[in-house]
Amino acid sequence: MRVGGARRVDAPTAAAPRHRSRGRVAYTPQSLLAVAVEAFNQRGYDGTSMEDLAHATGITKSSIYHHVRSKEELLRLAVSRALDRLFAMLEQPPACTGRAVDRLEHVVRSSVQVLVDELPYVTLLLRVRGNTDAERWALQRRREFDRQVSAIVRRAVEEGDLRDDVDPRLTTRLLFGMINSVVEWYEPSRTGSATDLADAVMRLAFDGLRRRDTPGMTAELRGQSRSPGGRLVPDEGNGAG
Amino acid sequence: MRVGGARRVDAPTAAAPRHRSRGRVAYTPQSLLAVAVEAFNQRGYDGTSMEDLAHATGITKSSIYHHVRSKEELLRLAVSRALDRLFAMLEQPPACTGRAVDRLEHVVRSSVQVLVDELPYVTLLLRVRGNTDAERWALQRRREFDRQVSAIVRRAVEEGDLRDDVDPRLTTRLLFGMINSVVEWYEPSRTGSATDLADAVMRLAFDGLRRRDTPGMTAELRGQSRSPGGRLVPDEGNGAG
DNA sequence: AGTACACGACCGAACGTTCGGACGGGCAGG
DNA sequence: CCTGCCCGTCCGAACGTTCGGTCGTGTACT
Repeated sequence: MRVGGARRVDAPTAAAPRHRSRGRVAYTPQSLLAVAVEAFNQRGYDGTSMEDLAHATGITKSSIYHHVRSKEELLRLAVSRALDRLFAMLEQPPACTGRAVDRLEHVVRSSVQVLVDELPYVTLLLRVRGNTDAERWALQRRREFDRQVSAIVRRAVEEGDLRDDVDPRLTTRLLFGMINSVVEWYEPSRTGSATDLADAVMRLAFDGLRRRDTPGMTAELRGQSRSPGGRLVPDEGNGAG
Repeated sequence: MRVGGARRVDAPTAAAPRHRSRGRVAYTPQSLLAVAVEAFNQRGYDGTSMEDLAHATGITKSSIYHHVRSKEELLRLAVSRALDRLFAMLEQPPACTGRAVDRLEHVVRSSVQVLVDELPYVTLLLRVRGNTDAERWALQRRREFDRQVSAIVRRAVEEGDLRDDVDPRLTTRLLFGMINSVVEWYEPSRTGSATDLADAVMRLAFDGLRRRDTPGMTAELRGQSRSPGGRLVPDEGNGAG
């Protein structure tokens, strides 16, 4: 049971179109990957056949194998791209120097940014279940990422900036559960910018959604900088898929 | 590429074992479903073959078709179970009468409870992508659930109990992103009770994780009852899958 | 001529599903 | 008590289809 797919939606756009043949711009591994990941996210990796990819790309199954070694390689390339961005972010100075609570804020904001920048790739990463070698390797790296963030949260508690009545690991999981859920509904056209979204996440995660008796207090409560308030653009999108 | 599955783990336990034959307790649709959903969650629905289910149940492929009409029926039964519990919760008096902020608290706590009670079924529900009719129907009902919760959040903002600088829809999505992430790592044996977990979710969502200058203040800030604090049991589990 | 890209035909394996039949506990007639 | 049938349960062997992947060839550009 396949859901209909448009044939030859559009030619490879990104990543320096290489040679050309029969008037069509040739695929690069990257431009092919972009189409494939889109399909994987729509129907699921296992639910997407190479035939489906052929329809989505406008070339035949066999032609796809000219660019990539296997279906699994497409998956590996995709999750690598997401993971590389996430780990690169962890190694930036603001994420590993300074007060832990500030490092955490940077990690949260940057994670949202990466999620939005690399939406399809991160989406695919978050749905990996461990069926193949590539998937198990991705899961391992995700756990490593989780561990590093947990360490920052733990440190921020020790430094007295975060409340001490929550378990760091649990907090990290809930926090990133919130952040990661973005892939379920974010649409670049309808939703606000990544920065606005990151603001909303920070507000909810750090200050909670309960209204304080003295409005505006939370902003000056500590020296922390809050971006100038302002609600995000409301949208009438699909809430679940 | 299949991940190994134990053969005939245990006979049908729940739901009144029916007749017996060949010394084995016979499967009921429910007990079969339990095994199938477990497999679906491990390998994904599309990634699980009927052969896999045969191994997991200890009976043959063809025998499975004695109990259910098709593979998709197993999926439909599973997601229905989860959705029915969620909607039943929304219709309980505490979820539809009284102050909106209190209703929201009930919805959040009950959702965590349902998630934990029906963990495998909700897990499967949350991974549905819309490939089949059953999946599309599930997505529709999820959206309806989301809409109803959003309405409560909006109302709570209007009643002045929640801060008004966040979009209700966005907040609902982030909130349930946090709650739903529970299915990614919750393990009944290792993690605390559902109530403890719900407490942690409520604390994080309503009061945020930033430490206040006057500790304990948030508890008395409003008349809201907070359960006696206390951190959740830390655990060393898998962080991603 | 050489290279890059794409094609249609094809492969063995695995897929979900069907089918006729076999096993064996429960129950009616003796 | 025993006998014999019934039916719920399960099985092995196939069905037609689709899977991921291969192969030899054609063609356009350098």
